Amino acid sequence: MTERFIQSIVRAADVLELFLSAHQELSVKEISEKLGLSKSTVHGIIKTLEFRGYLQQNPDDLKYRLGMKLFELGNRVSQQFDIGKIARPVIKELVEKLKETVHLVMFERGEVIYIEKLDGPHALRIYSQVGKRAPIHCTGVGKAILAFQAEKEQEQLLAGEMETFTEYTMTNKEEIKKQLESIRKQGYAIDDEEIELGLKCVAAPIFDHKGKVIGAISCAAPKMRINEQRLKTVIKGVKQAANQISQSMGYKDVLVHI
Amino acid sequence: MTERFIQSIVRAADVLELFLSAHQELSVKEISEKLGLSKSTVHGIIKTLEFRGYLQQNPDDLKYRLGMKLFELGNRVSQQFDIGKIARPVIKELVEKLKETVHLVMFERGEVIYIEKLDGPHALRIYSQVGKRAPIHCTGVGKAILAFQAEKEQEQLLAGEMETFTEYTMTNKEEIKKQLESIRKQGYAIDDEEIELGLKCVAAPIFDHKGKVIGAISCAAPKMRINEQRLKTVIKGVKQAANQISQSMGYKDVLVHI
DNA sequence: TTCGATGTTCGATATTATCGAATGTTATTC
DNA sequence: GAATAACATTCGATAATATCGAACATCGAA
Repeated sequence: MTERFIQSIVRAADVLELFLSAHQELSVKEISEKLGLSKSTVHGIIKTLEFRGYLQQNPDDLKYRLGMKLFELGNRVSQQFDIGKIARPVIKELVEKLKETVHLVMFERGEVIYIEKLDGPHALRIYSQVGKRAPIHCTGVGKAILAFQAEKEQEQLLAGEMETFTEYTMTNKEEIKKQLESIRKQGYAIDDEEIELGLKCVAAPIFDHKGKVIGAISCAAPKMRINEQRLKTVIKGVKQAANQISQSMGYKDVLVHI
Repeated sequence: MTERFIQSIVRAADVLELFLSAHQELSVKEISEKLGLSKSTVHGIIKTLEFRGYLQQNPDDLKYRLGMKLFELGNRVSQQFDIGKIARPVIKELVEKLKETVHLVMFERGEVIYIEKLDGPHALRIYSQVGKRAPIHCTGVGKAILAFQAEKEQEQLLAGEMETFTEYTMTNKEEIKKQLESIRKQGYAIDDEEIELGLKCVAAPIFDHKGKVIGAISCAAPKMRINEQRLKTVIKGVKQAANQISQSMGYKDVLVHI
């Protein structure tokens, strides 16, 4: 037998995570349908989660939504990565310099997750949300991270099906691996409309004290605002900022990555 | 039989919440001792939680810490209360006016929970943390909220044992209820060293569109900085800001509260 | 190398989560 | 305002499953 996970905990997680996609409020019926479980089973799970503050019921329509306990726990997690604290001032400076939105992401379970963001002054902005995830094969930050993973992990991460978002999304494994090589040489990655038309990003990796890639920062802007001329400035700024963060994290060598 | 909660979910919650108090990393053994469960039981729970991203194991010492999924869910919860969004600019203005730290809290399960805070410019600051909880009987925000609860809820909330923090902490139910009455009349609450010596707070309640108290804001400062003279300014500022937030939440009547 | 301490797996067992049916509850329709 | 409908919630029997203790694995320290 493989691993023996505890069914009801897995199901409780299923319930909670339903709320991550789209709907803010869900009824017992909706949940039981989506999960293919009986109403009474779902009811038991929900009432337990509510009892502990992981869900809360809206007394008006009897529907449920995520509870405060998750907010509490989530904040505790934030405290765990000092990377946020370290990066914040650097990001702020970079935004002021480039006048564009800057993101900080961490690598987690084959995806990137947005930890911090600071919008630039332009009205035309990238929509993004702290706490959200994004794929690794078609984002600047994802590729910046991927490029500095060990060969074995790279293989693994590129093994599954890759989703296509735009006509520019690369899904060919070999093609991507080739690009990763130049990213590794140059120290930055570019996403040119690979996840969303009109969106261009410049990203650079962040290393921890052991020299492991743990995240990345990126400057994201409408393609038209990152022209030939500005590109150099942006690349330089992003790389410098990323290096500064790595250094603060205790990273010693700026050259040897793997 | 009372309610039939699902044991393993309750236990999973127990595990997660151990991480809220003090320790960032816990071993299987520590958890099993703290919860009085067998190592193997705890192991099963932990592995399930890890599988789903609610815990993650440190490969160096095999200990566990809270996982990214909680960060994700926590952020989703943040999006749920627009009160944060609405209150932020009002709070910012108030901090600039009073030059003191301002907190926004919500009422949740018999306690207040810090949703938002903005520090004033002084070096001598109140230590506080978004996501933390505080008791209701000895904080400005707590009393401001309590005062506008229905009689029945008040009774319930004051029923249990009340913890003593300083020599000024009130734990006598009748005494507190008397104070609540004047808070209700005046529209603001004061905490004068009731939870921590040297700390003084002025708080005012926030109501939702139905006229229900849902939270409060407070100005917190070292007692010496809120003297007789400044007190009036602070009270006025806090009340105004709270009213403004309530109004934005759709609250109509500034007079009738219950 | 041995020992000790802790993490992990395994199998038998009794506990417990599960389902379907029955019962409440609330809103809606005529 | 009764009747219906659409849920949420409770209940009880049953089979599934979480639990525990013991055995095993792994890692560091002596």
